Amino acid sequence: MAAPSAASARQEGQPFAKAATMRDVAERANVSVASVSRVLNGLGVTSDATRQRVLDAVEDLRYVPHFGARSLSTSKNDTIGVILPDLFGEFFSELIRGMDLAARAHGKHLIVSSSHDGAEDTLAAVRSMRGRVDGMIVLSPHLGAANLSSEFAGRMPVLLMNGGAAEPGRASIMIDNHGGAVGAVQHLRSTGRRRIAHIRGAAGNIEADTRAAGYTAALDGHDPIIVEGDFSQASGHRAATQLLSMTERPDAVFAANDMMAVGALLAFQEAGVRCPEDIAVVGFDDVPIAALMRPALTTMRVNIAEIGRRGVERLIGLVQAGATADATDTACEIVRPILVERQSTAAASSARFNKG
Amino acid sequence: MAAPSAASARQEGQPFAKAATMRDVAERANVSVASVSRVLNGLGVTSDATRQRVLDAVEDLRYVPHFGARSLSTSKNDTIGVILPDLFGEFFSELIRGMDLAARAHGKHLIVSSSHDGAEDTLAAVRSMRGRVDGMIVLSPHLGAANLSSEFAGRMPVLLMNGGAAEPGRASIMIDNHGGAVGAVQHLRSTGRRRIAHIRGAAGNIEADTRAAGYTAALDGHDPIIVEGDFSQASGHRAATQLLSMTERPDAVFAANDMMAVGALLAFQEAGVRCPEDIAVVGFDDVPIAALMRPALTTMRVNIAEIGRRGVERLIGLVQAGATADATDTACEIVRPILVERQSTAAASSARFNKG
DNA sequence: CTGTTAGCGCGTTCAT
DNA sequence: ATGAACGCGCTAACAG
Repeated sequence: MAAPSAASARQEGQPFAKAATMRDVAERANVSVASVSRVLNGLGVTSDATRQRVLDAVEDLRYVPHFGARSLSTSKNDTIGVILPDLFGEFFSELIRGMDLAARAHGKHLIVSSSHDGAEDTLAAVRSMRGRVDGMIVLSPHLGAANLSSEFAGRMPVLLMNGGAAEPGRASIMIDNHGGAVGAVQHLRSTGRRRIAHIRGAAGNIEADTRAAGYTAALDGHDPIIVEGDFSQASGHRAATQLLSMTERPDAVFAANDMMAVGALLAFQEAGVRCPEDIAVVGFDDVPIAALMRPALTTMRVNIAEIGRRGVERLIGLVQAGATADATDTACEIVRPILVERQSTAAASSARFNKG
Repeated sequence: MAAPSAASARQEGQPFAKAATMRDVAERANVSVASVSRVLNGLGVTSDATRQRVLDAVEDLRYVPHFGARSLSTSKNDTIGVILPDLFGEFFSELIRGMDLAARAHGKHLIVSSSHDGAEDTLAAVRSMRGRVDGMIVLSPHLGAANLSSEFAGRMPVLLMNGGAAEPGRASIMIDNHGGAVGAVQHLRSTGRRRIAHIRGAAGNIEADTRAAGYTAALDGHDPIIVEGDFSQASGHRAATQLLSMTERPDAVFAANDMMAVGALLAFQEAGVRCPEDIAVVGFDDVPIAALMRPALTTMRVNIAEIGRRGVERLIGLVQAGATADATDTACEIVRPILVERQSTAAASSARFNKG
């Protein structure tokens, strides 16, 4: 009181006035900060008179609690961090959408960090989240689970979705990449395709490796035909062009994800190669675009948004368990992709029929 | 001091050990927290011996600075907040991708809050960011600029991208929705279409309203034919079905965004109505999917990722200016969509030619 | 019912 | 070159 009220003495040279603090509110309402805190958080008891004075002061000063300070004091952030390798394509969009929905449903915030090139870059991102999040979901095809565990060493709840081998005892959601790839190839073979090529994902990416391995395994002795890609549409286009230049052209392609399959589809179209008549294509993920392509893309569906939702909910469970020193969720959930048959792999006869 | 070292007395029942703090590091290295701070931030001077001891301790304890605490003490967060209405479709994915790239390039973090139904919901999101971000980018087609200014009242740098009328003196990036709509309709008319319908965006959405107004204005006396949509693909499908059931069918449709145009395209396909021969379609945004559709979608292109990038960079400029009480960037940048002609609006003759 | 006070983890003068 | 002490804004005992 003796000192000029901080809140009123401002608005001068500074372009941005410092926001009112709890103390400003307390002074204006002639109460202590504790009372302000009680009123704002609805804890404890307060007389109606005090409550009203506080509320008025809050209104006048346009007071908004300082989230960071509150976190520091309660050591809770109500925020979960997500580490992604990239943000390209529809896969991650869908994933984040699912996560965001789940997070909001539980009143949590989401902070995502993406575009991580390699393992060290990812690790840096993980570290930068300390003190801002209560737990994190890590998707890192670069990072082995071993690196991650040593990094966290039980510091904070973590849910792994990095496609690598599940580490027992660490909560995770994994896509059955091997099984999915096998399913794709088997579908192709069952519809009469014989020379089945594979456009693989980026080298060094665990998911890419696993899908490639699945492809090879399902070939059942036939020679593998593998061309490199990096999960981008453009790389799928390039790879498909390579395929076309081969002396013995494949009659089917399994692309390690939908975006590459889309690129391949376009390349075939440009080259005048008909799909599915001349060459069949199957993708992986079932991103929204897959159903919109012409021919519509057969793919191994992973319910992306749903996985995001599950991930967030399990992580929230872990956070709460951690707070109460409860039993911990260490399950490794495995999601099996399911085949969605569309036109891009239709047998020659039915393809002709559907073409109209 | 008298109390047992916090760092060593842990690792017991708790599932998650409390992370090491700066004090733990200081004790282990037999120095003061001040020295630890100096070493870690590279400020001031430190003897090599001390520096090494600190570094070792950091390594041993796996110490990671607490971001929140640092923010509180420096009142900087190195984070910018983004308020979005929704996360559906490719528009926001692209936008976030552009923002994320720019943010990372400047060493800033991004925290996005989405799925806001109405004005009050958005306001709540805005408030919840205090103390976590140094500035924010607000996309809110619900919120009038007036509400926002009074909410912020010069508290923190804000960049508006909410499609409403630009408020002089407040930094903003606006899409020329009216001009874009006019361009779309004029293109349709110049290719010989006469009964041009409009699938509009959600009622109450400023961008939707402005585009609808532009559509009507460009009609130049002809009767407007407007059906409701909500920017979703499904709503575009429904709207298109409505259009088909009219006694006097339109021969062209301007959809307020690409996703609705895609829905319309599918509806036409299902109904056996040919595009562009029977009916032309033009969208808005030029999301990646637009070029992949068959027929490929003509649209008013907005360089989405680029806008995101610009927004982040201007906001960062504002944040730095605010810190130094410098002049403020108050420009209202207007982005004019440009027509991208594709097959969905090809004239009947060339359409036949391209069909092959 | 209300006010005082001690941290939360860190940056930062100011002495030493 | 280094350490002690204070403050950032808020919550949570503990007194009164």
